[in-house]
Amino acid sequence: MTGVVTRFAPSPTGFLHIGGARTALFNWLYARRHGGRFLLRIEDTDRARSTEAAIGAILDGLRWLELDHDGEVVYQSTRAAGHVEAAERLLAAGKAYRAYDTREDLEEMRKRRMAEGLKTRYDRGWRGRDPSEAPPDVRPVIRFKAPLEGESIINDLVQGEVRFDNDQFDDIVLLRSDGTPTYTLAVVVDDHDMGVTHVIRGVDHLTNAFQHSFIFGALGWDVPAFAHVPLIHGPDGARLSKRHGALSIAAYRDMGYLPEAVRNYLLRLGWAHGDDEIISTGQAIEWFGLDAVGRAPARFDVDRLDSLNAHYLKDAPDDRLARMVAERFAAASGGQPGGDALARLERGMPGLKIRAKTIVELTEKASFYLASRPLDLTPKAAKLLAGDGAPRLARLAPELGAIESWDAGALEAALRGFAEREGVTLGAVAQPLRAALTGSHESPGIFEVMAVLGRDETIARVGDAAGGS
RNA sequence: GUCCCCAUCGUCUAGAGGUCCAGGACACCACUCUUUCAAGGUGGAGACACGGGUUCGAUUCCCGUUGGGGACGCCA
Repeated sequence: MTGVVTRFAPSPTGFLHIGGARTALFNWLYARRHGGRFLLRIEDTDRARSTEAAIGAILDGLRWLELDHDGEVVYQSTRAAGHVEAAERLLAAGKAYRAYDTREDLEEMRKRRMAEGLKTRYDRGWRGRDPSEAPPDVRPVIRFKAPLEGESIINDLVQGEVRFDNDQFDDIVLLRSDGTPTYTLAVVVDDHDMGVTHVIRGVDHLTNAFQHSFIFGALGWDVPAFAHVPLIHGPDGARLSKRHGALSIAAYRDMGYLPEAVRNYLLRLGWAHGDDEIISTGQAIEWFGLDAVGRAPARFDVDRLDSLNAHYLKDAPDDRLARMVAERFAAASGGQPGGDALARLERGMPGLKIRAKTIVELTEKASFYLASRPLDLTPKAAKLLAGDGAPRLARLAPELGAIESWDAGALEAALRGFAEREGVTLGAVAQPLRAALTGSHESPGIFEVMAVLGRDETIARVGDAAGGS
């Protein structure tokens, strides 16, 4: 397939959340898969609810996820002239009409017809009435003449064949009484003008797709292919929304997730490729297809994201991780870690990163490498130094200065020898030492810690702990 | 209320009539490795919502029930 054009078209009424991110990802993947273009359009036709901050958050979120769009960002609000022109064309062709109902009339109609169980809400009163009957004090809207009978079919790339009886489509508003276009009109005109071939979005737009295709047809335009993907639900099965558990994509970044992990997680939510779980973005581009997208809504599962993130953390280069940790550490402590600290972090990263699920956790676990002496001890660490611990470290201290090469292998040999002479297990030496060096009872391998810390710092920290007894 | 969609382990899913007493992953539980905590390795428990059909044979096809979800704006 050539010439594929997809688009992500969020409305800037809030942050970019996980559901929107997945829609963006699917559109992006589909375009990349087919060597096509992925466009970004901001649907800000609701001037009252759109905000600059939301636009910024959406752009930032996409950038963080590394979902790059082709071409300039299109702002729907700048295209009103074309929308109005399309409405007028429909009016002139007799495919739309002016309706002079008041909001009160409509509200009453809605209630009455809802109560009667009728399908459409608007009674189409003005579809046949002569404009000369128009009340002088009501500014009209322009409504589209939806088909009255028969049925319509959409062959959705995800949902399959979907049929609707035409008698349930309202004559929707194209132009508001203030002359501004509605979403339905704007989407059709913009998708056409932008050459969009595949519309991939949430199922909540499924019924809109019918209205859209009527308008495409009335305007004499080709209808794009539709793919309506299921929504993401919260762990409780309820729809994820801004007021119900949905977090902005920035929140996931702040919680310490890697963009590649989030992408992999989102990809597997509703889409599968056999038993494959760890799927790189490159591989995803090769494999992604709409036919493998499921139709049932999926629940958001943090454990799974954590697990994927842990995997990508293990895969990530140490210098990248060290920079991320240093940044967070600096932000938390207000200071700026020096070059030495960054180098130490990087050397310690192999042992650190296999123990963390998120960058936040990684930062916590790395903190002992950056902490200044004397270290604060956790209660469990203090307990390790009580009793035999400290005196033993005092006996160990002089031997540390005599070790010839300060590397993990030599250190292990030295410590095992020391433990033997002390007549205790290695653990009886290693645990107090761990407490002295890390302030904690758990850490990366102790020989690695010593090697990363270096001889001087190690001896100093041991001295702090041994001297305290 | 009306219309539309969906339904496999707790969760994400594989499965396109016999290959399934249903596979993988996360989570969970053991064991193992071990200087701690992890990671790794091995093993375990755990699902085809229910009822009818169709068929020699249904997780897979059809219908219904139940249960979820979505849509019914001069919002997008």
